[in-house]
Parts: sequence; structure tokens; C-alpha cells
Amino acid sequence: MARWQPDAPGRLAAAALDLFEEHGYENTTVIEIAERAGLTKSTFFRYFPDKREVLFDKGTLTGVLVEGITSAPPAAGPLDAVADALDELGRTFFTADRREFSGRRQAVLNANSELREREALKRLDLTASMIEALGRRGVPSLTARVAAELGTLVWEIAYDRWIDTDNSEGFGPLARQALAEVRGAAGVVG
Amino acid sequence: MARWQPDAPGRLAAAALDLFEEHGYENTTVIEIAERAGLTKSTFFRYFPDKREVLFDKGTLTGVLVEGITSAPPAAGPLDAVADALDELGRTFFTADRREFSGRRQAVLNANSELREREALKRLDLTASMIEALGRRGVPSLTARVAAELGTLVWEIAYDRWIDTDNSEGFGPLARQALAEVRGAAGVVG
DNA sequence: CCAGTGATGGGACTTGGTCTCATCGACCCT
DNA sequence: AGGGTCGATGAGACCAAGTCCCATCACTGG
Repeated sequence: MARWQPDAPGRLAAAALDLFEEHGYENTTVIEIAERAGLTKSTFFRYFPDKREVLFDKGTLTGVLVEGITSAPPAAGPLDAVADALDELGRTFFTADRREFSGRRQAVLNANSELREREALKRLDLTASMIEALGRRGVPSLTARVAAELGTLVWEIAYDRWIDTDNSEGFGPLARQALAEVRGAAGVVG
Repeated sequence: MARWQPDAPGRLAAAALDLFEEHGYENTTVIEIAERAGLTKSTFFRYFPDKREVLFDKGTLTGVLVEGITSAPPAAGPLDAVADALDELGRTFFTADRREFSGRRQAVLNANSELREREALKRLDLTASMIEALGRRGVPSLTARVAAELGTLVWEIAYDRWIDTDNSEGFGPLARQALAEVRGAAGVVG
């Protein structure tokens, strides 16, 4: 045994998503996931720090977003920098071929509180990364915090719509639209 | 045995905080917590759904905040309603005598990622509650979402300052100040 | 042909969390 | 006083997550 398997983490993630859809997250055992992927519990925990993490990408999303904010034109305001980053995200991450997978994944997340908790943490980390990236652009601390909070909200709204919609609008335009709406609302809250 | 103990959950929470400070969260066992409180593992899980929850109040904070938003003058804008709620929170919850405890608790939370994750979830739930309360005031959905996001940020900033400061300013004034700053920043983000 | 390396398997072990049942004390009713 | 109910607790079996350590196999290079 101990044969090598191509793309072990990918196989584990795929197996996990399948099983979570079939039997639910809590009724699925790490051992079952590993078995379906042709691996063992040991290997599972070698690639993922815990059971929940099998459904979350290793910070690639955050990386793209930070990169996008950093490389936005220097003259752009904080929210415009975020908008640029969201466009970039739509081009490199939330592509059309990943939409179905994202939808399946999100349905599983929504169905389990333990997973929603992990999602909440990721959301917080995402906001923190945006704050840091905006800070490197010279945006004052508190402004960065507000912009990152609103930016995260825009991301969230656009992501939900991107998954739900039957129309084939890409993530980028949806984000632009959401940003405009949030901007409008921010001007009205007082 | 099976003797009755006054305020079992309170004793468990106090014992837990002590032990977490002494040995750290992960190096403390639920059995140890229960023992220090003169109880058992069974009783611990009868009062708390899991180990983390022993450091989180049962939604009283959210309750006060929602109540405050709901009972704000009908003419008040969304953020003003939130400001009223934060004042109420300062009067009934974040009182001077609870400051030391809150500081100890927060230090423990900050030291452990599992606890920070739970905190992230609570933050999300808090925002959701604010959105709902604002919705009942007739605030349009997206405006409510933005206001709740900013309100949560204000709460967070004020809470941090309330814990850190040596000065004896109450939570209410700190929240007012934070709100003004966030308002200013929101007007600048573009 | 042999040694080293990297990915995997196996199994023991701790702990969080669930469940079921027994026990004890307080209170009530006659 | 005596018996019965009820609420809170204790006790212990049990399962799964997560950690650790070591064995094993395939591949690679000399």
C-alpha cells in the first residue's frame, strides 16, 4: 500500500462535498471521507487541520483580493480599489465553470452551524486582509476599516447573487452593481 | 450527592475563566472546569452546548440591542437608532463594574483561535439581529444591511476602547464618539 | 543492488460531546 | 410521619475529532 495518489487534497475535498450532500455534514465521518477518496484518516489530517477546513480554499481568495487592492491605480479611492479587486476576483476565481461547485458548497455551508461558524471566521479574516491592504495604500486606519466592512458586504451580496441567479451575468458586473447599491445606501443611513 | 448548587452556570463560567487564564484554553479540560466548580462534566454540558460557549452570554447583549433599536424614536434615522441602542447597552450591560471581567474575558478570547471563531459567529449574529430590528422600523433592506454593518463596527470600536482605556469614560460616550468617527469615515470612502 | 526520501497507513491515545439511567433532596399531599 | 413526584445532579458507556509516533511502501540516485 502507501501508493501515491494524484491530488490527494482535491480528491478529499470532492469526496467530502459529495458525502455532505448525501448524508449531511454531521452524519459524515472523516474516515468515510478518506475511504471514498481511497485514503485514510491520517492522510486527511495531514492535508486539512480539521474536518471543516476541507470545504475552504487555502486563502487563494484572500490573496487575489489583496493583490487586486494593492495594484489598483494609486489615485483610486478606497472603495474603487475594492471594486477593482472584485473585478479581478471575478476574472480569476469566480469564473463561470466554478459557479455550480460554489452553489453546492454554499448549500452545504448554510445547512450546518459549525460550518457557518467557520465561514464567519473567514469573513472576518477577509475583512482584516482588506484593511491591511488598504492601509498599505495610505488609507487612514478608520477609513480603511469602514471601506473594508462595506467592501466585504459588497462581496457577500455579489457572491449570493452570482450563485442564485439563473442569468449568466459574471461576478464582476454583479459586484459593480452591488457596490453602487451599497454606496447609495451608505449615503442615506445618516 | 446530587446536592443542589446555587447558580451552577455562573460558577462554571467563573471557574472556566480562571482556569483559562492559568493554563490556557486548550490546556484546560471540561472535567477540570466542572471539578473546580464542584460539579461534573454531565452538569457542564447540561448548561452549555459546548466548551466555548461557557465564555459567551446567552444573547442578553443582543436582546438589549434589539430592544434599544426597536424603541428608538420613530423619526430617528437608522444609525441614530443604533446609537440609542448602544447608549442603552452602556446603561444596562457594559457597566463600570463589569469592565474588569470583560477585559479578562477578552484577553482569553484573543489568545485562542477556536474562541475567536466563536466570537466571529456571535458578531455575525449580532449584525443579523440589527438588520432584522432595523427592518421592523421600516428601513429598506439594503440600507438596513449597511447600517447594521456600520453599527457593528461602531460597537466593536467602542467596546475595545472601553476595555483598554484607563480613563473612566462609560461605554455610552465612547460609542457616541466612535459613531461620529465612523460617520465621518463613511462620508469619505467614496 | 542498496540507501535515502516522501507520501501514506495503522493504531494507540486524549478529549469533546451525547445519551441513558440511577440517585438524591426538596416539596407536596394525605 | 410516610409515601410519591419532580428537578437537578452523578456515573459511566459510547462515538467521533484530532494528535502522535512509527512502520511501510514506492521511487530515486548512486
